[in-house]
Amino acid sequence: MFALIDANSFYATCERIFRPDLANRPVVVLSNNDGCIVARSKEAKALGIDMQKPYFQIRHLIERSNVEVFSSNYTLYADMSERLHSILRDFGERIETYSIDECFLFWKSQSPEGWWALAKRIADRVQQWTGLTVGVGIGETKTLAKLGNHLAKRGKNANGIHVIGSEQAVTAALEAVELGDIWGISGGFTRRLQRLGIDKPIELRQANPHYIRQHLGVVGQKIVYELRGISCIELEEITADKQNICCSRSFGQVTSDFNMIREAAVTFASQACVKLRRQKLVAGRLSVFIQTDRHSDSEQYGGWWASRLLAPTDDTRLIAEHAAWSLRRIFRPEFRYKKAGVLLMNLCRRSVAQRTLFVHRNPEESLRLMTAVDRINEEHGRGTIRLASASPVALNPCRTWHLRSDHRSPRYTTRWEELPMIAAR
DNA sequence: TCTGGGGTCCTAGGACCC
DNA sequence: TCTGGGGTCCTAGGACCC
Repeated sequence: MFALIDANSFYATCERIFRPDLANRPVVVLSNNDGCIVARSKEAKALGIDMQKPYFQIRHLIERSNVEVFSSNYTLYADMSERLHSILRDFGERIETYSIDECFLFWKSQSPEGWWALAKRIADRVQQWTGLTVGVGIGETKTLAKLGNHLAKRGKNANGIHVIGSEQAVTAALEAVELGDIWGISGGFTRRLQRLGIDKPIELRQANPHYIRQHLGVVGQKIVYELRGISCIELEEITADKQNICCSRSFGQVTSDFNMIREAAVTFASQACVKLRRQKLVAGRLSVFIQTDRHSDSEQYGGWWASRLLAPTDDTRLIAEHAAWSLRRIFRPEFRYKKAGVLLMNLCRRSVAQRTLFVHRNPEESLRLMTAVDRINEEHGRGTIRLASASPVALNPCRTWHLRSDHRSPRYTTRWEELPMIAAR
């Protein structure tokens, strides 16, 4: 049996746990750059605030309804996520960390106390130990567990737990949802299925898997089997090494200034390298991209340059230099840019990376230097030591490209100086 | 004025190999 | 004159996920 457990309004709840004064008040969390709504408390949903809505478009509604707004605080969410996952590890025989707020658990045999009772025990413990509320869906395949979770939160009489434990329960569950509610089916697949005359989830389960494969590929075929209770999507207990690492941002305002964009590219490359080293990987290939404002009426341009690095590396200096060089290939001064990014590809473990005869740089020395830089930045804050060509964020008064983050809460659980204070009377 | 960021998997086609 | 069969690697694009 599989369970899919995820936190309700995860980011919004994380914020509220440390602000009990906001209980029962509408809370929203914004994406990077304070762009879109990415999380809403129950009360905010009830006000009709949609997911993914640009913040500026619903600002009037937010102000009128006294909604509390937060910028993303990923440091806090990552730490709360670790607490959630560590609790869940006590319950499953096998466990897969699926996303920042979701886990699959797996049991080979029946639960002695019954699935519903077990689910309740999990939800209660998470609530008591972290303050997070979770939804628990249980079923014979990952897709059915996901479906159960959907019903646990959004079904009729939803109470946070939904067990799909029998043939009849599968049928009832499928009858209660739409095609698009099924894991792996989004707009494109829904339209293709409808063209085949399949409008309802129950019809999809009954469809011929080979026929579905012809039209939706092997991905679609697996969904059919999964809905029939035949498990095709394996539990992934070991988190695989990343294949790509990307760092990209939209700018606070558009710019045509090459030096400014190069600063951004070098900074993104540096940040991507920090992620790379944290995972003990090296990159063999690098892409840089720049983009004009997609929402503007002016002429659009998107530049993209991908090339091999001379040898796989995690050295910020080499990668940043290569990024700046790549940027020069695609930069065109007549456009005003809104976004840039750096993508590291062909990643492999540092320990098994192929070396080269032709680059005369001592990798051990490079590693020592980078490790020292990373440690200093960890202790004293990001950017304490950086390349001279990277952006001196503190000295960037025009805020052309660095992140907007006007409503960020304290990093309550990871910084001594930001610990929550309780005033004594 | 303001519209996010970071991933994975699959497929098809081209270039090449023996 | 005839022109198979079995592969790999790479890239781009499309679909999906959170």
